[in-house]
Amino acid sequence: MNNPTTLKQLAKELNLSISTVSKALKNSYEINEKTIARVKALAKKHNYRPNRMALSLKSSQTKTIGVIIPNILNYFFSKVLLGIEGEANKRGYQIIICLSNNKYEKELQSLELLSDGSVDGFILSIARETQLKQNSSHFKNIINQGYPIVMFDRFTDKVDCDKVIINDCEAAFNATDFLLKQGRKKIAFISTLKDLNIGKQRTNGYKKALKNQTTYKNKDIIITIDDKTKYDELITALFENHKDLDGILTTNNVSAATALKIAHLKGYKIPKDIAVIGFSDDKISRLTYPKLTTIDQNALEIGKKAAKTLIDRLSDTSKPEFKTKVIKTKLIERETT
Amino acid sequence: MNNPTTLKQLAKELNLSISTVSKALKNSYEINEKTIARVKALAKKHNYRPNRMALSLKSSQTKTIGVIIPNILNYFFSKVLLGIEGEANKRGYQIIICLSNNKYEKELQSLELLSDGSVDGFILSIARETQLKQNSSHFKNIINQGYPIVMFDRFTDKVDCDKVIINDCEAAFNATDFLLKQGRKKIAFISTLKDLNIGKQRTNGYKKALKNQTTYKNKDIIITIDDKTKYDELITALFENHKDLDGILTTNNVSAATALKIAHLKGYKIPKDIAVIGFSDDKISRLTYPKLTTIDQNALEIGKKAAKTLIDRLSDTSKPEFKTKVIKTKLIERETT
DNA sequence: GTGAAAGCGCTAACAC
DNA sequence: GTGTTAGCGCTTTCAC
Repeated sequence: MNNPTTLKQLAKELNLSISTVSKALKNSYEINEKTIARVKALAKKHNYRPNRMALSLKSSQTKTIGVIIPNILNYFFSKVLLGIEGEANKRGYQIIICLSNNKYEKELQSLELLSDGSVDGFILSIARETQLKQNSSHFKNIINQGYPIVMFDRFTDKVDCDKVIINDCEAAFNATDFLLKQGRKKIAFISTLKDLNIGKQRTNGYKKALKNQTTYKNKDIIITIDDKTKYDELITALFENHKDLDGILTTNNVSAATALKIAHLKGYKIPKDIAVIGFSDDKISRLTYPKLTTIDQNALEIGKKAAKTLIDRLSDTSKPEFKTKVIKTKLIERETT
Repeated sequence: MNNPTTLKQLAKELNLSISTVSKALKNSYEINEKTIARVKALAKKHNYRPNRMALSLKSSQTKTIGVIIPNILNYFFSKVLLGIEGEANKRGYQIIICLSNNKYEKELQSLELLSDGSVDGFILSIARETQLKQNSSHFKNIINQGYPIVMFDRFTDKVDCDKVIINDCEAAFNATDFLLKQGRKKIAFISTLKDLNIGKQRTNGYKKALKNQTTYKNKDIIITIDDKTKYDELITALFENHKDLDGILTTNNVSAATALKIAHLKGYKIPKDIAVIGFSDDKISRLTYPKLTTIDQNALEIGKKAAKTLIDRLSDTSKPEFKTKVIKTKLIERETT
């Protein structure tokens, strides 16, 4: 149970001054080759590592990114995290995670917790509750304190910062359009993200695609699900109310899989009688029968880009303009279309 | 873009010394009430927060836990993380995440990265590759450097540290026994964790339950799957080779769901003709048709307990004996049994 | 070629 | 009741 080795200890053991040891470890031209060798040998022997806190204090940069995500049990966010972690590590940054659990209070706390010099900046996706309440002053405060923020996926226009998003409207438009081009005549939209901007965008995309197709006869059919325990019930009702449904687009794969299940129960052939498209390229899409066609948000890329954007901003003192980067989505055709 | 306020600035503005300000903020009895009030007012106005790095340097504790997990896209690990985060936050700790991605190299790097004074201790689950290679010296090194480790789920007996685990053998035993008590006559075991200790334990549990039931006629039927792309193929083969299969226990829900799918295709009625039990209480179990019976590892509890154990150890200077805490698992009966 | 000293922001023992 | 000082571990300027 050793305490970590310090420069002081090395210096003492070598009969050198602390500063000489410090310089030697950095191959300073000022220091004698032999001394450098001696110092390095001992440092290695003692497994010397410069103390991160001392370094941070001195340099006033922590090389750490605060990441605040709404829900760690969501595959999309986990995958973004994977992207962030990879890119951050590559560039010498660590990540501290806080979970807002979709609560405003927790988001605020996390922000405050980490803005005590723990991190150099933030990557975050806004909590559901925060979006509902339309709060954004806590983000502005943090930015004013000198912490840059990069928002991904769930963002707000009220805050001036870098953003990494997908074009949710376009993604939903394209998916709907895909169904229309297949000749589907009655397409429903299942929304589980009513409160969120991205939910609204996706709804818009769906509507736009229907309007855009002049030969499409039916009206919008949109159901929204808030309560996780009601998937079966509400989707069953959808099928009962619209016997001639032949296409469904959803905002997540749980509802898509549920729709699939209910379609089976009701004897539909898939994709002949009805087509289903989910959202997010997660494990579920490969498990359903038939395998679910989904919109891939490219979560990994979102994560990487977010990390890259933040680190670039932290490194670039010239403070460039804030940018919004739109990551390309992709319709992955499997077997339900 | 303000730099964060420091004691120095407050002191200057108030015409007081730094230490007076510091004491005032701590309600020191030494300091005049009025001074305290003045100091606090200004601190509040400037949104003063003590710098975390300075505090850490001074106190040589970071109030931060390093968490290293093998795979963030795995629901079980995400849920453990949720448990850790909750408990850690409650006790005033932050968590830094590193992902080993099941690689030894990355695990080693993460450990080294964080053992520079970034964290006070570690919570981790061993990477698959590390378990294969049976490496453990890197863990011992870290512990020798004074960083306590709490291992969860995938642990090794070679390292003396606190552990939070489930009884994988017992869990598999109970699940198999449950199938036997239902009168199932030919039960297969699908293992996706061959390399891991926990995989072996579960296999043992399955075998033990069969042996234990003296009336059981058939031999073990165990298939192992390493390659994610081969689920369909290998499980189909299982069904072909054993037409009279009437029970399946798996080590994850992807294979259970796949088994379900194939059973359907082959015209089995579930659970009448065949019963299936998965492992892990994730989203998949609720999505299959019929809903999948699974073993719940109680991931949240594992996470909480791991955090609690580590923080207790960090707080308790008397260095109590290392403990292994076994978290109870639970068979969640849904519709496939 | 090496070392002393200041300072990053903070705390706490010790003056006054 | 307030201030001075030393020190946490490190870097860096400046002196020798």
